Formats: sequence, structure tokens, C-alpha cells
Amino acid sequence: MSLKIYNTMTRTKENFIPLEPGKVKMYVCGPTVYDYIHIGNARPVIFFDVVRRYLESIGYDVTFIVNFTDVDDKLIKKAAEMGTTVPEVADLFVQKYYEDTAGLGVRKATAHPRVTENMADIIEFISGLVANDYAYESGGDVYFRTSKFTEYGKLSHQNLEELQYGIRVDVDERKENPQDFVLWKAAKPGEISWSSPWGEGRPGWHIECSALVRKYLGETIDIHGGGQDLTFPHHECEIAQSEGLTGRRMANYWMHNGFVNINNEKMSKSLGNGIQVHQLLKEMPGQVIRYFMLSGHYRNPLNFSEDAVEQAKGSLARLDNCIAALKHRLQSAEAGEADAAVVEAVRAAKEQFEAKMNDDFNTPDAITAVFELVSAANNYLQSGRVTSGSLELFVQQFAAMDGVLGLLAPEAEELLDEEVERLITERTEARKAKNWARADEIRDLLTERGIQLEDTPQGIRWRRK
RNA sequence: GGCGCCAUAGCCAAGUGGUAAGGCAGAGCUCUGCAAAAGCUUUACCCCCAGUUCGAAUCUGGGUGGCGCCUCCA
Repeated sequence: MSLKIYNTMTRTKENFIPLEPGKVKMYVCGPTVYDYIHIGNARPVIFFDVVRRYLESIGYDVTFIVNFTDVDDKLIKKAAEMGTTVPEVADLFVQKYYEDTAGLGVRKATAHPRVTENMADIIEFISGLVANDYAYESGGDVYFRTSKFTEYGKLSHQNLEELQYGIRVDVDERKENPQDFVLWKAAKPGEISWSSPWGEGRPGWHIECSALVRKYLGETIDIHGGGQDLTFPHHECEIAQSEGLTGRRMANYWMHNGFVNINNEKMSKSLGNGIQVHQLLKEMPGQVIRYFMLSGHYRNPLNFSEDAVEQAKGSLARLDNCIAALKHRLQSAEAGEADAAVVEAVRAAKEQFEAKMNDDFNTPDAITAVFELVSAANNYLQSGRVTSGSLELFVQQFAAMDGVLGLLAPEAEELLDEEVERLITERTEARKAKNWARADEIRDLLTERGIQLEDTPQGIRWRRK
């Protein structure tokens, strides 16, 4: 059963065959660090984190690169607004990016290269394109000559003539053709800049990814990902640059995630409906956001709403409860081998999970596999006699699947403070004495503090709400 | 104008030729001192019309209604 990936380039699901057996080279376009990340940014961040984790879980050694665009118009503007410098804005939001994505349970990539730290490689890349005639200098700017790259448009399946037709061209007489794009931008007076063979300036929008892919991963990589909107022109331009320079295919598989809407509207600044991750994390655990993101297929649009959040919370609670119950029950379980039925249920869940992940990372169906195991586990817990082996097997399988999805709260053996501990003990006594009034009073008291008590035949179980 | 996407229960969401997964919410029951959690039961003529087929949510054609990219954007 092999992994299939939907390739934007061919518009079909293809069997995944890595360049090098056992290894995957993967690049995902990262954020421009001029602001906090919003939930739209969070989708590719979470999804490709899952892709990476899954590839690792099936044995691949994954080199995963995510860049930071740390110089561009937006950063320059922001720095002016904040009365600070571009590097300071960049440092601040790189830091915030790490904080927010960590809050979403996202692991750091193998490397997070920054544009400004790889300027020599970028300039060298552009020089190569100028040298082989794929680029030309014009008034201090350098442009890519799209007319020379005949395959321009192959990823987005556009052709140049039709592209020209609808393009709202800002007439720029420095370009040979309207669809040529800038590789190097001459600096305006006072702007942050770097020296280059074409004078002081900074890189254009698309060139960084080509240069960084080449530097960190090589001429051809396995997977290149990003949001749907990047297909054209960004990725198209990357292909033109990279393939123009090397003559080799840039990436074998192009993956694009769909958008996140908010209350059925496109998230946009003009609507003022943007939601930032750091705000959201104050209101809910990162796992809720993660669940929401993975609850739909990555290529479909996703609608963020209060309702969606509530449903994600509810679903996650079912999962959490099940695992908490398994672990609680394990403390008093008889030692013993796993039951055959449990072995079978676990095997089936594992198989289904992998089959669905193999099918172009169908996370909604993979989650279904998780919930089928939840049902099996709950049934087993209710069946009466349990063995430690069975319980452990369940717990292990949940951990394995969660190693990919990352939906469970991080294992923080939270300890209760002494007073709470004392109240729980007191309540146990009260219940023994059938002092229901006192027992209920204590339960209400703890509920107010966010601690939910559950009486089980094996004693009290508590959890934070 | 070009290139695409989507339409499945109250809600979210898979399935893409063989007779509708899963989750949330709701209702009833069981368990519980009462709860909570859990279990059981319960909820769909798959946007419309025509066609292909023994058989279609699934393929084809045509509608209708949403949406994306072509301009900075995940």
C-alpha cells in the first residue's frame, strides 16, 4: 500500500516515489514576517507538519525546509510604522512565529532559512540567470525573461497569451514583457539594501525560494508545498527561475492547500475579519485549532466559525476522555496479555489510518480511524474484565496515531495543589459516609475551579476542563 | 476573457460505479446516590434536469447556487 499524493502539476494523484530511497526533501513556502500569523497561515503550517510527521512515521528521513521572508515592501512599511528597522521587525515576528506554531503543536522544520542571511546565494542565483540569458538588467532592476522559459505556466496550466489577456498590467516600460517579474529590485533612497552587480537593492519576491531550495535541498526536490494562491504566480516563477538555471525539474510533487474562510467569507484585511493565532491561543488550546484544520481535506476550503470551534472541542473531549479513562483504568488493571479482540481492533485501526493517510493525506478519514478505536476502547472498558496488556495496546496505538496528527494535549502530569487534593479526599470520605450534600458541594467547588470529577468503580478520576 | 474548485443529515465532514463513514449537537434508554464519562437506540430519497449503465451521490451533458487564482496574500 503505497503513498499517493495529488500533484498540482499533473492534476492527478500519483504514487509517491522519492528521489532517493528512504529520504524525502520537502520545501514549504513560509511567512513574510511583518505581522503575527493568522489562521490562514496556520493551515499550511499545521498540514505540512502532519505531512512531515507522517512521512517520518512510515520510515522516511525527511529534510524539511521552511523559509522566512524577512525583507520586502511589507516589512519596510511596518518598520516605518513602528519607528524601527526591518531586521527588528523581522526578529520580532520570527520569534512570534515560533511561539504561535509551538502553541499549535507544530515542530520546527529541519531549518528555517531567512532571506537576509542567504543574500550571497540569491545574488549568485540571479547572476546565473543573467549569464544564461534568462534574465536581464534594466535600470538597476533585474527581470526574468518569461518569453525564454517556454514552459512558463505549466504548473497553473495557463498559457502566456491567455495570461496576458486578462492581466491588469501596470505598464512598466522597464520590462520587455508585462509578465516578466522582478528578480532584483533597485533600492529607493533610504531603503534597506544590499550590494549586487546591478547596484544597491534587494531580492524580488520569488527568487528566495528558488535560491533556498537549491542551497538547502538541491536542484530537484521531492515535495514543494504552499497555499493554493501561491500556485500562480509564485510557484510558477520559482519553476521558471530554478529550471531556467539548472535545466532540471525543480520539484516532483507540488502540493497546495485550500483556504480558510471566516464565517463563510474570505479572510481579508478589507473585511477586517482576520484572526491571529496568538489571539486564538488565549481562548483555546492549540489542539482545538489543529483538530479544526485537520477535520477537512487539505485541498478543500475550510470555514472557521464559532460552531466549528465548538465541534472541534467536543470531538477532542471524546478523544481525551477515552485516553484518560484507559490510563486511569490501567492503574488498577490485572496484569495480562492483550485480548485477541483488542489486538484485532488495534490492527484494523492502524491499517485504516495508514490507508487513509496514504491516500493523499486524507486526515478527516484518518481521524475517523482514530474514533473507531475510541469506540472499541470505550466498549472494552465497559466490558468488565480488562487486562493491562489490552489497555497498553490501546494507549500505544493512540500514541502512534497522535504522533502524526498531534491532537492530544501534551503530556503534562499536572499535579493538583494540596487543597484540591484534600478536598478530593474529603469528598471520598463523604461519599463513603453517604453524605451526599457535602460530596456535591465539593464537586461544585472544584467544578468552579475548572476541575471535573468523575466517580468510577476504580475511584475518582479528575480532569481539567 | 483564461485556468480551476465546491454543492452529501440541524451543523462539520468522508466516500467518487454496487446501494450513504466518522464527529458535534438533539431525543430516549442503561449505568450512577445524583452527576460526569461511557454504552445502546434514533436522525439523509447525496442542489436540479436529462443521459450512459443491470446498477450513479459517484460517469457524461445542461442548468442553478457558491468560491478561488489570473494583483501582495497561506
